[in-house]
Amino acid sequence: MSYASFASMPCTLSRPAALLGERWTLLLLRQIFLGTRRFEDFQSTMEISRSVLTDRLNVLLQEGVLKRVPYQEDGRTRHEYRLTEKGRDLYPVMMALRTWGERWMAPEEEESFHLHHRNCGGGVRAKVECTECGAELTARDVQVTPKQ
Amino acid sequence: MSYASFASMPCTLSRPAALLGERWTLLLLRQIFLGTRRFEDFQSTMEISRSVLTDRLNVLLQEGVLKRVPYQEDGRTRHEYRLTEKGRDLYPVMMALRTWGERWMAPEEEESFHLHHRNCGGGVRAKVECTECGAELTARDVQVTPKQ
DNA sequence: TAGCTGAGTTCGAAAAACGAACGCAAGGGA
DNA sequence: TCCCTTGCGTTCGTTTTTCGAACTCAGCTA
Repeated sequence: MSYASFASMPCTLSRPAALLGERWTLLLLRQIFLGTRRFEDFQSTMEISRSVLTDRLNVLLQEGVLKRVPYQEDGRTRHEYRLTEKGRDLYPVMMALRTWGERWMAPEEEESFHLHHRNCGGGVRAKVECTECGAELTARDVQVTPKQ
Repeated sequence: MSYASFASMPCTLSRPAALLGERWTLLLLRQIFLGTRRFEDFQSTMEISRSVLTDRLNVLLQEGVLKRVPYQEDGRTRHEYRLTEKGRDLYPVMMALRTWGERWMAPEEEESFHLHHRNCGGGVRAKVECTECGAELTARDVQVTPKQ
């Protein structure tokens, strides 16, 4: 009656936070952005229990973050889980996590993968900006006004 | 033996994802960015059980995301939970969640609060950009290279 | 016909979350 | 002094989730 209520609250931050804040969901999305698409591959690379994996995939399907896409293998029809446009649009969330991780959780230069802009080879960074003047913003530059 | 292993993996995305992906943690951070600072206020506004709240606050303290700051009230010394610099630097993660929520989870123009740039009054938006050429990037513009 | 494989489902045990009651220190008031 | 209140947790028995090993099932393959 309580965690679930955030998922239906009229707040554009609490709803995503409740959805992605379930255990395994962010890690599952990481795996998806890294290219994993099949049930068996999620299960073996993440060591998540099969029943929880089923549940999380279903929630993401229901929310429209993922879609099941049929494909052929060995002459058989199988399905894989792929990001929808809504799902792909979570990219800034993942990159914001990574940008933070690089700054604050990387004792050495450890990384398990590199990211770079296909066009120019540059690095990748998440940031917050003003839609009017384009300035980069931190929490302190932003005024919060409760509605009403 | 398995969820916890992501928290110590040498990957700058999986570590933050495991930390913030525990139930309640993202919602707790939302509340903090909205200005809540005291145990009692978290508990009453979020309807989280006191024991879980204690645990999540302690994890965030241990990780250095929050700090306990003494203050005076009614002549008594109390403590409140405040963001450290590391914690404040999670702002882009929260804003990325909100930017996504506004696009994909707002059936009407519902919002429980407004955000705007103190200087110019403009809106707030999270984005991903190239550190070299400054272009805004989507998942498709980025090449992933497993290290080694 | 039997076997294999990917993708789940089932189910008993373990871990996490819940929530109501309890503890405790530091005032304040009578 | 004694009792009450407040803020901040801790305890503990119950309910929910998660775990993980075994089971199912459909569609090939030998």
